[in-house]
Amino acid sequence: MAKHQAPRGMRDVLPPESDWWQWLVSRCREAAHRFGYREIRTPLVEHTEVFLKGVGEGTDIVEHEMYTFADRAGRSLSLRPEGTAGVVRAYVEHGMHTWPQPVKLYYVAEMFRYDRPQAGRYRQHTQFGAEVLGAAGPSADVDVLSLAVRTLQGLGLREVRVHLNSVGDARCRPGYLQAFRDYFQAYYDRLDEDSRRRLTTNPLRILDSKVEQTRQIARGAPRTLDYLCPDCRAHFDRVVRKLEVLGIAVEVDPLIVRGLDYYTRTAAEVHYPKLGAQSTLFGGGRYDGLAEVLGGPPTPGVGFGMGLERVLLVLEQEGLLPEVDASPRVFVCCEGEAWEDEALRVVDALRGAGLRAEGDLLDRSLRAQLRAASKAGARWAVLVGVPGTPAGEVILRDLRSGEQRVVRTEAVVGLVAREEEGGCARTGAGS
RNA sequence: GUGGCCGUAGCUCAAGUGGCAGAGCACCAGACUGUGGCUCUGGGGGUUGCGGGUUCGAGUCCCGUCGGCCACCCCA
Repeated sequence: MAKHQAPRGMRDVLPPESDWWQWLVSRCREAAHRFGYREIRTPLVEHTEVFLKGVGEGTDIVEHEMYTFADRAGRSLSLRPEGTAGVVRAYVEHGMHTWPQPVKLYYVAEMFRYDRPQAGRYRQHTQFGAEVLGAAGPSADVDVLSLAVRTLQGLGLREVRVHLNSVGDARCRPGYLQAFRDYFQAYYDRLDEDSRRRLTTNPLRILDSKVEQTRQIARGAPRTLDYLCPDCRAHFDRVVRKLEVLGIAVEVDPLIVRGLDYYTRTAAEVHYPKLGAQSTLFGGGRYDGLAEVLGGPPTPGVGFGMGLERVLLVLEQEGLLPEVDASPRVFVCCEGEAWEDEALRVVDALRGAGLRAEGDLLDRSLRAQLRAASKAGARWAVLVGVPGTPAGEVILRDLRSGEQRVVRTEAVVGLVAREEEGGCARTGAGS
């Protein structure tokens, strides 16, 4: 076994998986641009304070899951466990409230959480996320959520169902929480240990419990939707209706809550059940109080974060990963040292003409070079310096048919280029 | 952080109740076609994740540790 391994919960991405990543990320970017979102790139680390305030001190993420360390000057920094806090910090820091509103931003970024790893849950993972800042109305919720949904659909995922709930706002949430606590307090002896703990730390998450007895109790629990103030109620109804206008399947789900403190009103998730316990593809919602918490002007915001490792797992399960052809089109073989420079010039000229071309780097025999060319999937081989070939000429061999002809060295690039163009036109390459 | 299952070559996996670490694929070289694919021959590769213990003898049994997986927890 290797002496050194990647840190726990972190992984190497090798070809061809790296090809799939490039493809996936570009699809996300294209979708975001289509929706009018522009990229924001924030630091991988923030002052720990940003997450303490922005994510919430009582949350599991900041209590147990952050990679926190002191830099050489003694400042406490943390690897970002999620994307929104940093984006909102940047919004405030750069006075983006003076930009034309709303500000629509997206990111594709690595997140770090010190969790116990399993399939679909990594200590380093990648999120595609988007935020709308400065728009309080339901249209903004629908804009970001539809970006997430249409991105997934664009990847070929059919049944995307948005689970939707509202957790209220500063006006109605306290009253709800009171009723919620009162309800579970009455069943205290029958609650499991985790749920008792949550009653004080993160009450709403009791709704997510997997313990059967607790689930039964939870079925009778007060629901946020019944406690919404009129404004929150109207907001929620309009989000649902607009998603339906778009033909996006919505399931009102009172059990969707967010573990993060800054969420208000809309809470949304999309799951892919086949992934098992780590089935959330994206989660998102509204966070109207966050900018103020981070010292900025009151600014409404709504966004989502999508786990790309999980999306890739789903695409793999569904057979939706693209075929990526990384093979060279032309392989230049060289017989003998005397011709190495000539072969090098031919490879370079082919590349200059925009063709994917390779040459031998291992001083192999002609046979071995041809073998390598064939194995690499090259369509053409150019043979330089084969005995019997007239000076100034090379052999152009079609590796598919086995046909070959002797051509002038200066002409070979043009010949291959023409063949490739014709081939592309015939097969209608690209999709 | 809790509980459970697992760890043998680069990959997929063999090696009855403890008894000489193997195969296929992959990789490299050679043979046969002037020069690839097909076929054949050979080769390189392992401290059985790591450390300790039991035993005449451990891939196999025990303990610890690291890593992966499943569930909890949490969440993307």
